[in-house]
Amino acid sequence: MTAIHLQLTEAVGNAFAALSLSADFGLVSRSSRDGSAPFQCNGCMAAAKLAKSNPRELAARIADELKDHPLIASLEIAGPGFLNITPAPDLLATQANALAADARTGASRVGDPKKIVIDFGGPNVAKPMHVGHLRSSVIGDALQRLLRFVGHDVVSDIHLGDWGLQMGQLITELQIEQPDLIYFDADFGGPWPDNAPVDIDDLSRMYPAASMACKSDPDRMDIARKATAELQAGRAGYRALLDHFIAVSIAALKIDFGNLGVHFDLWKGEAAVDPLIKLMVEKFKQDGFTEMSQGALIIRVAEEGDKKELPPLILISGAGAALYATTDLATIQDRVQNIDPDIILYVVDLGQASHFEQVFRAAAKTGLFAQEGLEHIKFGTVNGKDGKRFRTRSGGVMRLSDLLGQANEAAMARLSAAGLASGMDAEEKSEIARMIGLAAIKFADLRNVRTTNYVFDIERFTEFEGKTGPYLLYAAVRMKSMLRKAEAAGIIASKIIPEAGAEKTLVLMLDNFDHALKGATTKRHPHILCEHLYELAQTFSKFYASCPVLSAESTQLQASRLNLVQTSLRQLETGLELLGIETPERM
RNA sequence: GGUCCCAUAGCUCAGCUGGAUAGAGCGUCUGCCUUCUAAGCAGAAUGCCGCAGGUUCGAGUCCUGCUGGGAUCACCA
Repeated sequence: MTAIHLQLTEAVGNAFAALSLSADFGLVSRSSRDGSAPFQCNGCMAAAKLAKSNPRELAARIADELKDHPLIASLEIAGPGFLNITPAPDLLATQANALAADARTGASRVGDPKKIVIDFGGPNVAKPMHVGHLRSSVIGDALQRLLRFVGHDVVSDIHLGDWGLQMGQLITELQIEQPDLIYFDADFGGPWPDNAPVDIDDLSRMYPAASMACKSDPDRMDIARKATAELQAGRAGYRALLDHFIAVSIAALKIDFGNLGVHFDLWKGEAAVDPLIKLMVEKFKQDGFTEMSQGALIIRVAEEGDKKELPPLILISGAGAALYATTDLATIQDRVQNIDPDIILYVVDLGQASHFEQVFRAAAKTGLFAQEGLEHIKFGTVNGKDGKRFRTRSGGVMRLSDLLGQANEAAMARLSAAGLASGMDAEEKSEIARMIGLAAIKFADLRNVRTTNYVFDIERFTEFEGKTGPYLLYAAVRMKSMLRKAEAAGIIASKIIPEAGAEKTLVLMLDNFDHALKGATTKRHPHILCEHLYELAQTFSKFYASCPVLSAESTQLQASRLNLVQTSLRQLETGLELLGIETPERM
């Protein structure tokens, strides 16, 4: 099926073409004004400018072309040359029933599916998850769901941070705490113990300690650097320790991400591509892409015509270690070999824009991957209420589980205060509170344009009024409740006949789903879908308030409205699912 | 200092290829629960779209300069 605005675009485009003008001028969109016709076309002004003619005259000629068009009930010319278009009444009805009959409620699939790797989450081993990871996870998860839904072949990868200096820091921290462990015996060759010498609590305590110690003590930092280089050179005891660290971290992360409802196809990390690095670097050397500079092996990525001076990418540090950019390049190679994607998306904060610029250019220069296929899906920094960048303070670590717990509590309190979940047993109530809390957090995050900075404010996360996740859930739950009652009353949904204003508006809103999905997926901007779902819920609430369903005056009207409710619910639930938000049966 | 991003209602934010009277939510004010869940609905007030120029029939949107805030500028990730 094709959305009404696209059908109209074709019709108006043909009218332009009939006058030997580009059909592109025929673009029809939702009207920007209330009270006038629901659709408008602004192409006459642009076309007239190009043809050096009068826009109103052109508009009149277009209107003449479309005079008896079956899709168009009326067409008015306004202002300098706007076309205000009212679609034929039966078009609205036809569309309503097509949406109702479509399992995807109007959502189309892309014509050219791509294989897309999406790299997000990116938590570090031992380093606790903070709000930045939450943002990457929530946005990345929404994008993977969206891109899959419109037909792309998507592979998601958590891309664990498990290979850098932090590992050397951790290893040396453990050595200071427990110097007698067998892992530190350079002469011992294995086999290594099966059980990890540390648990997740040890790791989350040790990392900040090690990090601080290295910051204040250059000697301590040198030891950590050396350990990092040794680890990467293949020291068996260190590698065995690293494997323990990774396993312990992944076990904990799986619980965290499970609670968030975020899924990854791959749980690979930087360490996984270590075996590729040596050969890759060798090849880069042979092909003449590298050079030595100040003791480090680099790839120059600056290009002529650059406005900014882009520093070279450092492949191997002076201490002989692979760095962030090195593993990123090796990861691209790994993905090409194992997945062969068309596109790789990196959902990472915008502070790393120049890092990705370097990596993308190096990848293109060395022939690893075409630059057009590499996209940095950047998002704003997470700020505190003071507007400054949110940083984990030395003691106060922001744990994901704490955040979810707070949202959960707020949801529970709100349920009780509103008397909404009365009559439910404790188990159901807490399950509902969990869904509401998660919806609050995810929607609060996703509804912002991802590139702007984001104020982390727990109050705002758990606000349940207005443009929020819980409002959307509430709308969905009211629909579900109505459907249950209709079923009990034996009312069967049937042909939709949009009559009342609220009904027509609702149909038009439902018909806009596909447009929102296209915007959200092609721009990688989930907030466009958020906006649509909020408008849908709002439009439905107006319909709900003004159009009784179960007590409508005729069976025909009951059946028509019930069908509208069913279709609205299906679209709302589909959309929420694409955002990673679950809908309860009642609340 | 160089480069990039941001600046819209008291607060948090939308604003799609440049289009008509710049929109939501929160907060404030007024109504609406014996009727499908009031976390809702109906209505009201609220703006030198940071400042100054430019491009044009038309600029919140594009260009230049300025102010203010943020990010980043080779061996952390």
